[in-house]
Amino acid sequence: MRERDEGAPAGRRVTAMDVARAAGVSVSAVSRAFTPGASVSARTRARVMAAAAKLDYMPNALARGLMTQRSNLIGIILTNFKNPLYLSVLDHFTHAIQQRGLRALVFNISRGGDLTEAARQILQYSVDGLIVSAGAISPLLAGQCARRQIPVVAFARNPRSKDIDVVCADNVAGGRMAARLLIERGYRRIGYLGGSAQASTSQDRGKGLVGELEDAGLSLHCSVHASEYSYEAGRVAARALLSMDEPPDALFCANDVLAFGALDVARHRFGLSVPGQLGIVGFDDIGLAEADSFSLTTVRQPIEEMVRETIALMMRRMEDPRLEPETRLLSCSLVERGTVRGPRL
Amino acid sequence: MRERDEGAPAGRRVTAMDVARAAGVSVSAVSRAFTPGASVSARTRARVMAAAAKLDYMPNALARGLMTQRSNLIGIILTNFKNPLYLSVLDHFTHAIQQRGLRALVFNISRGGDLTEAARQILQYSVDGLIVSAGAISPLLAGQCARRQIPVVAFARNPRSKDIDVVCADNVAGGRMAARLLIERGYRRIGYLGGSAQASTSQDRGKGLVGELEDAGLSLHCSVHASEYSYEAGRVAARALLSMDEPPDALFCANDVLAFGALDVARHRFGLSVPGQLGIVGFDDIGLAEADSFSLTTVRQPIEEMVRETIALMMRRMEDPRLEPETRLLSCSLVERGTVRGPRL
DNA sequence: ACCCTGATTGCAAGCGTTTGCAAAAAATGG
DNA sequence: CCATTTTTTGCAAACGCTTGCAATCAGGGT
Repeated sequence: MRERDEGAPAGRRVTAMDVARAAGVSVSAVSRAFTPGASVSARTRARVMAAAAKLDYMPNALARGLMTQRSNLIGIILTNFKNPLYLSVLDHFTHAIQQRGLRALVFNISRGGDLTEAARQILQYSVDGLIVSAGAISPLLAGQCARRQIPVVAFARNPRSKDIDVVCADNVAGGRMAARLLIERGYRRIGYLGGSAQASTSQDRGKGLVGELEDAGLSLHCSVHASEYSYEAGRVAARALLSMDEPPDALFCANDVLAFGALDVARHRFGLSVPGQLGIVGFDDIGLAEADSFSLTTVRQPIEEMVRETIALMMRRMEDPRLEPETRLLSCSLVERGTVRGPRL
Repeated sequence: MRERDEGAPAGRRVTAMDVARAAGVSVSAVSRAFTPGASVSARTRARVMAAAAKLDYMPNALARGLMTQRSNLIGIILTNFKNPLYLSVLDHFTHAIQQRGLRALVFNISRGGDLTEAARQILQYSVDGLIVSAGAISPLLAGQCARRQIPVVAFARNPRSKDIDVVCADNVAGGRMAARLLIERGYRRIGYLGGSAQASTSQDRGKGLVGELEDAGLSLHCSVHASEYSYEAGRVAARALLSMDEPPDALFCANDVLAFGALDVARHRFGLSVPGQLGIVGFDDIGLAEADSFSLTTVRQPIEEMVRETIALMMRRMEDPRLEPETRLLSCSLVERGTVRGPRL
């Protein structure tokens, strides 16, 4: 009985050494054959590759990572698994990451996991970078990453920290755009349907709204914070606002899903005509915002661009870890559809 | 100038050896302190933990994985980044995986990546398991995993292979449920708005529909395959069906997003009343199906249960790799809302 | 044919852990 | 208090790869 044969016996895992033996070269040669710019002749590389193929060998990324100090892993920490926007965020991130020969290690802290703990878990895999789209990044966490020279970038959340890279939509400006549109179209009793009170995104969007209203000599008519970023939460929040004594004639919602809830409650429960009696503006521009049923006028976050910037920032810092942290606010754009009335002609 | 001090100099990464030195023990002790059931006294463990905390040490998962042959990584390969259902799938998977002290390595092949190639990439990280929710799993791939003793399970896709574990909704039965409901409620010209023709899910749902129709002495009135699982594709497909000479009076759609498209086209472009003139049944029961605007009657996939089964199957096979592959079809349930008319009283 | 240069190669020392084994220490029993 | 059993401990050998270094080789010029 032989110890190991070519072919496919369910045996010991095949290592560079097996390939080396089969190809009649050293392990170093095998390693070099699998390393793009390495010093190895075409002939041996071919030999090695042939042997590798026959044995169904592939380099062990763990061992390689251990040795090179580069795991080729990028950690992604996410909270928001309710907002469809984040499916597309993940789509773009994983795609961009793979394009660069990296892999995505994703961590979910939506069920009340602790961010710092999550980061610890992920750091154990010595990721080459960390993308965090979740509440505040503690200085502790930032420190841990800095010490290990691991680039972290806060995505679509603005920790307002000068110690960290952040890529985020310009939510304040976005809020202003929404306000300007509503004012321009003749709405006067404008309310804010925000997300959770601590979320920087919700705060900033509201801030922008209020700022622009005040610039126009108006003031915020009413506001409420939804318990979470979900359709249902949007409904209950909107119901509260619309049953006030003097209800708003327009609502700016902190995100599209909330807006859907508000829209449905307004139309189907309060019998209001939208945009006639109530104007609604959302935020994000998720896919379904353009569905006829909603046809939601909304502020679009440039997700793809944000992802691109995030990766770029990360790569840049991987090259030179002592760069000054940067905050990049990308501009949103207004997508007009059917929930805000047209300009008076 | 000292080589390394406690505190937080941005220096060499801190290893078990540093902790050992600081705690006055051997590296083995450190390792054992961090390994749950290991043979180590409470006193030394405490010492080690204290030193570790002071130095901000955490074990290197790569090295550990290399040594133990268990990376604690689970690979997830996904195609469908357009269907919101998959955000919740990811939510549940990442959560379940983390619960068990594992991490999720996710790979996106929606942009036309090759599954077998993706798997190769992921296998390099010597994942402890692989979840594949994408087209057909080639025997080649299955073989590679089997040889390496890596459990693979096909999720929400039925490769109809006896060589692999699969967890899937019972799509045929689901199709039948939809058909039965429509027939019962008096619809007679029932059409199928399928997804891509190769997808096992779309095939099976259609098969169920047709089967039940034939059992009732009816036949499929018409059918079409949408180009992809998206709202827009649903619209164009529905438009085609509804502009036939004798249009269907009910549509079973291969998934909710397609159904949304169909619903909107029917109501807003064809001016049809739903469910009066046209009945619509979707599949999945994604969050927004319950929105007032859609209030979609649909066949619910038991996602949470499916995820649970998938993980269970995987763990089981990790214990005993020579188990017979199993195919688990989980039953769907009908969620009646407003797009199919009520029973005649 | 000979020396010099630059491209390939193999050796061996790591990377940061875990773990079998045997020695040391602590606990137990008489 | 000693012999015996049970815990704890450290040593050193892996795990599968990369890489600096020195040795080897091929080629070019004279």
